Amino acid sequence: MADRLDIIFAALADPTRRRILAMLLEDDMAVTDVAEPFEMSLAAVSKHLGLLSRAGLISQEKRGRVKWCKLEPDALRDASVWMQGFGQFEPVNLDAFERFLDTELPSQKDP
Amino acid sequence: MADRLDIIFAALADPTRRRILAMLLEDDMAVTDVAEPFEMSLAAVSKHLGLLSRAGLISQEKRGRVKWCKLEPDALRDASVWMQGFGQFEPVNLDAFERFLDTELPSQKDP
DNA sequence: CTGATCGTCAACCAATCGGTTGAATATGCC
DNA sequence: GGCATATTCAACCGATTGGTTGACGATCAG
Repeated sequence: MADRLDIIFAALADPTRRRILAMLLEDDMAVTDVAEPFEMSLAAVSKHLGLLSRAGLISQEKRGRVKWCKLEPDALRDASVWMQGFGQFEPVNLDAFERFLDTELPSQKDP
Repeated sequence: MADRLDIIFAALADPTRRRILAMLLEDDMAVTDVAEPFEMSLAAVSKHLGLLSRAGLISQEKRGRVKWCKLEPDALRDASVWMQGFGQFEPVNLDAFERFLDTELPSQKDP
């Protein structure tokens, strides 16, 4: 039986999924719109979203025929607490986070 | 080409490896001693340590015939920064971390 | 009703993972 | 030298992962 942390960290261990989370940080999105910038099938992105949902990192709500995806940042709290215990990192540094998004987001190459 | 965060989060997604990190939080250890509490072969633990080392989460230094494993908490900084950006979690909470260790460490059943 | 759009499901595939065992390589001890 | 200790390597195994494709069920528009 996989621990909750297992599932959360495994969900974060994929660049596609981290990129999806970063996208959802800006706004809720429909599945199709989430999938649009990725060079993979809709089904593949749908699987990623399912995994993120099972990890509790996002929630999905179907309205009409479109399914909206919403970031659930609280799910990261457990994992964050676990990690911070090791480093006693300085308090939240949003600038560093912005730099990370900059380096992570363009990871999808144009062909 | 796996991103650095890929490797770090993947390394954290396994309870054995998280438990190893928690053990090393207390002190540096030899490979054999790390392996002792686990119900798996030494080779398996050695593989886990290799993975943690490749992720930069630990360093290994051979002195004589014993290889010492040392926690490298700085490697968690990148991942922690990434995560904190999502939740704006409150500053480091060591008490919560201690509770986590309590719930995680006894996850290995006695036979 | 018809047709297009939204999303998932099912089956498949290659690659990776977590584990095993047995042999191999250092190194230390006497 | 010779044996024990510490650790890794190599080959193997079953399960999981990340992706594909094609069919399918809902829902909306005309």
